[in-house]
Amino acid sequence: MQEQIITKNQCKICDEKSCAVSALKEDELELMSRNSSQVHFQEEEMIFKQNSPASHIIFIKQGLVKEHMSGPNKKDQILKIVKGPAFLRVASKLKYNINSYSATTLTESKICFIDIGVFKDLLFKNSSFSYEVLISVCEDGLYCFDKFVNQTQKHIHGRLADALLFFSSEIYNDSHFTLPITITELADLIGSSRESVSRCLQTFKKEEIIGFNGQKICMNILDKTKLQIISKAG
DNA sequence: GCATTAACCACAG
DNA sequence: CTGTGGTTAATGC
Repeated sequence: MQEQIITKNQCKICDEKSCAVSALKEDELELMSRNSSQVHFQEEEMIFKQNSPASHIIFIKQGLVKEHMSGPNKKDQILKIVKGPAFLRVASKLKYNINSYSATTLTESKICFIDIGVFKDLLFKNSSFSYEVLISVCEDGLYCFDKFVNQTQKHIHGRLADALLFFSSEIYNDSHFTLPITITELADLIGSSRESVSRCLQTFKKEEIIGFNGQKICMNILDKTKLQIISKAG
């Protein structure tokens, strides 16, 4: 039984502010502080669950989170891996009151729960804030389009290369990193089967494009250029 | 037709 | 959970 520590928020002095929150004025920050709270999550804890009522806007202060959804055949699909600082569920929450997907932490994380009423108030009151939120929602949308097209048109090699490059450049900024997910999850992320991913990783290894070992896979991208070529070629 | 790609299954570690 | 081998269905040349 692990205890979650809820801390009263001090948005004003928070150093993990999103661009949007930076646009808030002093009194608005104060308002957000009073109506949000920060929760410490361990790794592999669910933040919210698909089909359950959504209560708050989520802000990932720090940590890695996967957004995932199970389809009609009950297979889990990873929609996106998000690194804090980032807002979650804005699109879903403003429109519906039910979570259309789930979110689970991949690492220990600091998560803020922001009251939806207050969030909406701020959207109306402060246009710079709204604009920044809009930007992040747009980016999200574009990312989806991008992923949709890549997913549809590329072969496994390309999709896997995409994912590896994503972790390397978007998440870790390093060619050497430990994969935060299992092979099975990696398959769920790129819309493939674990067997295919496993085989494909072996191929990359044989061609000395990547190196890896261990249960929690330590990845080392040896030939980034080649990986980019594979990614492009699909 | 034949080759390739990749999913599904089964089984082992 | 992961790796492997066999099977199979779809698609391409």
